[in-house]
Amino acid sequence: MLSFAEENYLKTIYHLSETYHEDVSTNAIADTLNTKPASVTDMIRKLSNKGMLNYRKYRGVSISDKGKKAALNVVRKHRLWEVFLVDKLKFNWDEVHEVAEQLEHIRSPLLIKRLDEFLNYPKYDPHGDPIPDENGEFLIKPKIPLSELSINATGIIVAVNDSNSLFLQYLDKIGAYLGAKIKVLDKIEFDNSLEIIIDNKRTVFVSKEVSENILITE
Amino acid sequence: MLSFAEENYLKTIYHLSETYHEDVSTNAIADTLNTKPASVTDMIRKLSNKGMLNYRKYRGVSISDKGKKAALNVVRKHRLWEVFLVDKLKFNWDEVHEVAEQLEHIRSPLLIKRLDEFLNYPKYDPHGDPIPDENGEFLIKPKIPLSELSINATGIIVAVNDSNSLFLQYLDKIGAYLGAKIKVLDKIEFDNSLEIIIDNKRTVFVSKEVSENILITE
DNA sequence: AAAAATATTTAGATTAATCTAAAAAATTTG
DNA sequence: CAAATTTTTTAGATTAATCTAAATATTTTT
Repeated sequence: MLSFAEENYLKTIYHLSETYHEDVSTNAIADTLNTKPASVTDMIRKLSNKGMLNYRKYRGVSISDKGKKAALNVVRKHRLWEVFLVDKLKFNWDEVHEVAEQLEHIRSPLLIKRLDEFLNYPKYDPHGDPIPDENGEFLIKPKIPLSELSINATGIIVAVNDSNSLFLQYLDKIGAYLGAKIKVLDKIEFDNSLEIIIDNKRTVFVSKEVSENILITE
Repeated sequence: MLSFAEENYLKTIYHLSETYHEDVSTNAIADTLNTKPASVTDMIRKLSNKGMLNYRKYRGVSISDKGKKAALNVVRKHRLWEVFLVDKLKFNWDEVHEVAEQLEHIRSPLLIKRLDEFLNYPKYDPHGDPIPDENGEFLIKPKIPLSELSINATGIIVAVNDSNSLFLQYLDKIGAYLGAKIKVLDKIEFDNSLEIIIDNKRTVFVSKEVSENILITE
């Protein structure tokens, strides 16, 4: 059985592997987890001895099948709890992470089975990220810039490329937020701006710069 | 901020204080928590230094106002989660304890506020035990033997006095279980047995011995 | 009330997870 | 390609929570 710390290391190493497609460095792990490289080396050794990681001194680590399975189970729990917090407890998207970081370590297969059922077997979390099943299987939903949607297509805002506060303030002003439903009404050939309707309520025009920085799924 | 271990000690000391109305002994705490007395002494010293306990060496501990408040907050979280598990996730009463022991340590005031709301502000957990409010206030619902209910009165089974397996098997046989709704249809003066209806479905006669061992509330 | 039994504390270790500082290996640079 | 820089590991501590064994205090028993 894995400790909370071990689960956090595995999850981080899994995410870093998926992001960079190469062996993960000690420093990268330390940076992500806000620990010191020396602590990471210790933990890497421990997890390697448990068969969770493949480790070559000074060369970085990759995650083993066993480790991947364990990491995906934590990811599954994290994302199911996020769905619970947003759908049932009316949390905003930016409030769920810290709590889900705690809830993901609760140990009870029955709890997760029942939670999954209660939430009606969601396949994606509120950020549009896929929820692995009990076997660690999942389907990635591609995130594309709003600018690539065709006329009459719809999608959900799941992320932004540029998160500087001026941009976020602008989004707020036009009534756009993570989770908002967008439909493209028209494409203006002249300047590549879009006419969109947000949540079937508000119609606005957004520039090419804006639509390229809004990521949507579906 | 309190660690999981500290929260567990406080909760245990609180429960022991409430049960025996006297200073709590090192051994009693060790027995309840399945630790050694030496470990308890260490933790008592730590919690006393934090102002959570009043401690006189070799004499036992009592809980301070500050400690009581912290303990009741853990109890509140534990019981709210139990309601969630039973009402929403369809756990049986005997399956919830272990999971609630984990969930009670999740730190997020917002989560508990929203959970309380989601569960519609329950005042009692599935065992009939009261749920303290944010200030640690609660009302105890008296548990009385079924034998003391008057004709036409109803109640919920919340506990049994005698939990030997023959008795529990008998309860199972007649369709009685923790949480079952009971209505007294008649009292038989001859032998003090009761005619009761369980969950508005099944009518049975139970002897005085049985009705004195079933505890109900409401 | 002394002896015996029980309860509690102290002393000294252990384990998990972390840290700092120093040493060693790998990589980058001139 | 050797020197400088960066990364990683090792060595040695620290803290929280636990333990065993021994010492000490309290309570019970005769």
